Amino acid sequence: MRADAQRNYARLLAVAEAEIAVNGADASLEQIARIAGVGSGTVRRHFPTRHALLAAVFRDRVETLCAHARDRLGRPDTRGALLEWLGAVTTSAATIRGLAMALNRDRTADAEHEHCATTQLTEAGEPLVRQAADDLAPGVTVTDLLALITGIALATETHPDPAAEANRLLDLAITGLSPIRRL
Amino acid sequence: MRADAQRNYARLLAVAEAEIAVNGADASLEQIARIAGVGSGTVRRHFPTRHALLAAVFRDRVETLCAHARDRLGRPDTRGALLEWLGAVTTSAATIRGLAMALNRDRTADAEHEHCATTQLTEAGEPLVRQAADDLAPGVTVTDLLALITGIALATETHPDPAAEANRLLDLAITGLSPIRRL
DNA sequence: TAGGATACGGAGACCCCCGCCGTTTAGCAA
DNA sequence: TTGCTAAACGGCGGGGGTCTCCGTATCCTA
Repeated sequence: MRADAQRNYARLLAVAEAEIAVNGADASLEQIARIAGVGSGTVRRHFPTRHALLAAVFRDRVETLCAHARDRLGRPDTRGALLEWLGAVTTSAATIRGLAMALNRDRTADAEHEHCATTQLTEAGEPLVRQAADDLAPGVTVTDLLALITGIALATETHPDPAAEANRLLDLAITGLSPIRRL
Repeated sequence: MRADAQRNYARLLAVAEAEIAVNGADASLEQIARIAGVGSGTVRRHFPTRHALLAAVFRDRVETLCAHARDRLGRPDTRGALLEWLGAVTTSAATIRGLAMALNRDRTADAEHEHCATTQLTEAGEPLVRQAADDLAPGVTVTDLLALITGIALATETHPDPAAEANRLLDLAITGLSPIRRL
């Protein structure tokens, strides 16, 4: 990769992150190019699709979440480990503007890129779920949980305190609608 | 309202419904105008904002859901009544293209129009929840449940069978993550 | 039927996405 | 250092979309 290309890539990524934080997942690519001081063609060369840009912008975040999941593998409190991770994912999805929509969209994408965020999270979370399977309702999959979280994050996007609200709803879904019963 | 205005209003509503069913909540207004054979100005006159158009298109559906809720008031099986209604709302939100997004957006709208769909549903569902309160986890509100449903519907929009998937996730959230326990 | 109120239509300004291609420039090799 | 070539750049042009505005056509009433 040529030096100037690297520079532009980095600049674009930084600008895009800022712009997406402000305007959400459908921030204007043109605008990003303008702010970064490059032509619109350059944006499209580095990131052929909007999805590619989102993936790049959120890559670190997603990586962190995946690492978070791996760290919790092998713990004695398997259910607690899973719940902690779900909480972390929820907080990120609800807090980081555009992430939820990005996750939702790559569920949409027909031609799944192997390393799209959802796939990564699914792979990272699957062992956690398997490990906690005895303490979960039968038939629950990581995919289900991620879908639920994505949905919750989308629905709370405009709430004054998205993270709190999203986690509240997640708790509701985890606990279930019924009053708590003692075993 | 002048006769021609009424005609155009009706045509636009019909075309919009079809177009939204195909292209979702951000169908092109221009396109709708074209199909309906009117100028784009006419669309904007009848429906100043996209939100207004969505509200009009989904009005009947929402009305039906509200009626559905009212019908279930006073039943002995209060919990069952609530769950049935939640299922109905979920099915509609997941099936009718654009509805979920519309619901989500008017949660967003700062200046809540009194009769936006979410408000209506909230008012209609509130008595059902109150009525079933003894069988619910404390602190659960209609607003929470509608947010959850909206989110689920958004997240399952692209699934091959949205209604089934959405209801599955709703069941998951109602049951909770834990294995079923006997009292 | 004549006139005013009402609704219509589309032009204009602005923005965005996307593909393309002539031009510049980085980096290697002589 | 100086060429040279391939890679990267920038921005133009076409196609859409949204939103505003105003001259014009249409309805309805008196």
